[in-house]
Amino acid sequence: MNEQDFLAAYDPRAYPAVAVTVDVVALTIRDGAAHLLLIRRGEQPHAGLWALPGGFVRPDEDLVAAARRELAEETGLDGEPLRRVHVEQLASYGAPDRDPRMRIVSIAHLAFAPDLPDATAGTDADEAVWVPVAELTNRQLAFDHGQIVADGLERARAKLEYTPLATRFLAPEFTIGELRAVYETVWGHQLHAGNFHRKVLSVPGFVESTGASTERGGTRGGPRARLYRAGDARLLHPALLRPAREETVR
Amino acid sequence: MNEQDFLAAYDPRAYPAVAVTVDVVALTIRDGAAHLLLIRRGEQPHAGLWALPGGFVRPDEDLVAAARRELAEETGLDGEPLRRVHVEQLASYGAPDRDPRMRIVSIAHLAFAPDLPDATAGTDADEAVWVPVAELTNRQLAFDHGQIVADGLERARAKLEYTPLATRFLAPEFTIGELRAVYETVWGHQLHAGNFHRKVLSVPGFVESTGASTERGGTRGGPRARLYRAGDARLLHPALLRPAREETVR
DNA sequence: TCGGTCACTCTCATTTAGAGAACATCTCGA
DNA sequence: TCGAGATGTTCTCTAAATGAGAGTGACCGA
Repeated sequence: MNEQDFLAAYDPRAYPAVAVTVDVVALTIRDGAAHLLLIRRGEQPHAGLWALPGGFVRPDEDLVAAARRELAEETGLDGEPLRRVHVEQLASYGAPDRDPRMRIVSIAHLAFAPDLPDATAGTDADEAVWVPVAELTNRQLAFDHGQIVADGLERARAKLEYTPLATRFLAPEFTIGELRAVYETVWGHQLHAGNFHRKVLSVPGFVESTGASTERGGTRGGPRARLYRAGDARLLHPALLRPAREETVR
Repeated sequence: MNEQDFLAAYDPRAYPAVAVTVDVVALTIRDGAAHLLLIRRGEQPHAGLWALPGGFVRPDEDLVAAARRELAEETGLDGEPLRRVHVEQLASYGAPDRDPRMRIVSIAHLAFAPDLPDATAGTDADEAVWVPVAELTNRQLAFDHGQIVADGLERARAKLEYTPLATRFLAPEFTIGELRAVYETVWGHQLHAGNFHRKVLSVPGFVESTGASTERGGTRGGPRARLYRAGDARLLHPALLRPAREETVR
């Protein structure tokens, strides 16, 4: 322990300043494809690259509150629609050189939002755009945001297995088919409609019936579907497991 | 946005300083009971209370590296034994009032260690003690460390379901019975020995046989058991699921 | 030497998941 | 208006995984 470390043990101000930010991996599903909220950076470093929405945590603000505030500022969301967005902490990123300006530790958050109307111009939501996740492959993101997004997507896939959070991508009332589409989009492969139906209805507290049905059948035909809303379960038991993915296991 | 916020958007130093620390929830299993590494605080605030080992992140140090360093300092571990300890990020805690002195954001980490000899006196590992987790109920920990420990224990229980990390609580070679004891301790209930045995051997990459057996039977009788070491799987598939816990689901 | 413990294997019943199909209802275009 | 095709929902059959119980034999300590 050198002298600086020794002093710092008593007074962290003996170290160079550290800044704490939040970044948000906000996901939604639009036109059957996963979309991610991104901002085009206007300034150095990484000017012109896409980056996650985020910013400094304010002195009187909890971490999740900061993430919600950033999300609200960038999307123009507020009130009930904002309340319907699920936000949770994802992980923290603090490699010493992740930002060339200074030591910045970012507390990344993960958000699941229903398909929202685009932020109206004139609000703070200047540059935020919902970008299809599929377009991100090989596209460079600012800082370590590529890694953060990858971690967020993997977390999202896992969360759908054992939580009912898939419903957060949908309107308050939804059909089993719409719910299945969420799973297929996030997991990236087709599911057996009949088995999915059976499973969803068999997991206690996942969905509850509204008694109503859709006004019309699907755009390409088919009968009207029954409408459900999210149930009171916070965890799915037994979980909906993804098929084995041998490659990721080892 | 007030003027301070406005300035801070460009220069975080316009805000009061924020400090970043790491705290470590280090778990081990000793005498068939889960133990947690704690330190008795010598100074205010919370002098005399038990607290998690932790400290400030140094300028050139990654977050996990800081956690490993703190763990090493407090346990006196080093080299190969330290390398066998599993350390992963748990979550970040940043409520504005969690430390009365200043705004401190703590990146909590979770560590799984094999049963280690107690830190020898004379090292830096002054005050760190392995405390049985069972003794913690109702005992007050410093700051929000009670919540951090609770989150860490829940994460540990979940991790044993879908990762082979239970092996990190054991020596490099272990018997199925010892592995089962880890699960029983962390999950807090008995498992069916025969079914557990079948399951562990059927999950690809969980354990691999050494070909050897223990020198002697168990202390209370029974045959010599075959020895295994950890396999190459990073995820267990299919997972070892805990029995349903109805109460935690809703 | 004996009772008891434990590793390991096996059987059987139950539950859960995978696959395919039946059937009714609906949309859309011919 | 009619028919093709799509979809929601339910069912059947099979395979796989799990829970529970028991048997066998090695081993310890008394």
